[in-house]
Amino acid sequence: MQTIRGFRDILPEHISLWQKVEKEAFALFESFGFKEIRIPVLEKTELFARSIGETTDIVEKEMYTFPDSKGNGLTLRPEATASIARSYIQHKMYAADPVRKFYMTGPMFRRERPQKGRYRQFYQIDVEVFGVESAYADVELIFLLNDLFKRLGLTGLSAHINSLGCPECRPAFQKALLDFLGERKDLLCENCARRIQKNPLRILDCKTASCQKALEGAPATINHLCPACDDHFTIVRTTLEKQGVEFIVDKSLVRGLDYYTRTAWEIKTTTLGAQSAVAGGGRYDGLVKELGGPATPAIGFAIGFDRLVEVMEQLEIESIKPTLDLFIVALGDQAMEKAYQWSCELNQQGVRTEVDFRGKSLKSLMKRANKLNANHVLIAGEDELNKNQLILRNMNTKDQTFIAIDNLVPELMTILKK
RNA sequence: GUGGGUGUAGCUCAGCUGGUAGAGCACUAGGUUGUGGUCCUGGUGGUCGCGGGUUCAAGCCCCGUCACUCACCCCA
Repeated sequence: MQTIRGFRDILPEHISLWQKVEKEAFALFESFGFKEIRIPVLEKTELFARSIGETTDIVEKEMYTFPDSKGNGLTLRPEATASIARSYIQHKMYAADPVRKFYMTGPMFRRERPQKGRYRQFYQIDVEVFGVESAYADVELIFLLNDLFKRLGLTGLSAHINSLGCPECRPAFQKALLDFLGERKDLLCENCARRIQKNPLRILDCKTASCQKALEGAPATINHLCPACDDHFTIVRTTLEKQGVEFIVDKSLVRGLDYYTRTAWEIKTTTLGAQSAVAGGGRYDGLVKELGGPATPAIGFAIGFDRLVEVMEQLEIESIKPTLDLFIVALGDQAMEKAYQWSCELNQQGVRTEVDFRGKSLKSLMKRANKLNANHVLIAGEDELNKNQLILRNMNTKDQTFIAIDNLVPELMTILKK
């Protein structure tokens, strides 16, 4: 038996970086006033089809979609934003307070061909803000993300930002783009020839050489923004500059989901081969209304948790190694019973303690204590029990002292707790 | 979805033109009849991814399949 393709186990020896990221991220989000939200893994297919866009790759061919026993179309979530927007609307959160700031983490599912940094079940850390149109909300999120990566010690990252405009300015831009591409149609790749009908913006994102060539001198969204979008993007850029957050304005950054408006950005890494995006976000001012809620501006980002951890592993960013305060070596049945009780008592007091119940030799138990990274070992053998004096060995200094059994736990507490 | 590479012990890998499997690490026991991280000695452990075929004989050749991996695509 084995996991199905693109799915994997994350084993205990690899989990500490995940925990480090969660701890650091959640503390930062909380301090900026974000609240955790937990949402289902399974939703009606319709939710994603409507929000992400019928013609996107995700919806067209990557979703795990199946009917349940009553024939309802269900889908394992390929991303979180749609569900969070659904939740915002369903619970009428806008009524009590339209401004809501969320964070969450959890698995997402997309049926793509797996490779490094790309799994069919993968994890995202999501942050979303509803109800704020101001460009400072955009900057705050970019800053937050940047700061988190800095705290985690990441290097080799670059932030790419762009503005996609809004329903006001987009039609004019699309026309300009189509006019420009008119004479160059034959240069486009097969994919882009199709996109020109469905979603011409996406052509900007194409990496094939011929399309790149066709796009030389092509109009950029940022040169066709309406005054409101232009002001918005200007505030984003100038504020980031003032804060010293480095970024690149990337005219070809389009992003694959239909709901994005105005600011879009991606954080790219150089250490992960082709899977270069470790985080991506954008504004989606039309989504809440599209899903049946009141017109509500919103913006958010998602971090690729798996990719983030892989980058950290490549950069050899260490997390704290787990250590053990005390390992009790118990030789013989009598000692074992006592050791078990002491261990429970010490753990209740917050002293990390382990006992090995297999009845091994002293030597092998010392080896185990070493492997478990124990700072101290308490040796309880027949001699010690008879004399009512146990040996406490400091594994770092090799110093050994005797401790009376009568007052064992309190005595150990004072020595080990400091 | 398309194309390339890989798949031998828990891990990293060796295995000559086909002749019925090997190392290092890890694990384990002992050297020290009660003291770890170094050292020495022994031991456990392999359906050679899986299924089929060719052959007297297949880890090695052929076909299929599964998984991993890299690129395209797309994205986190």
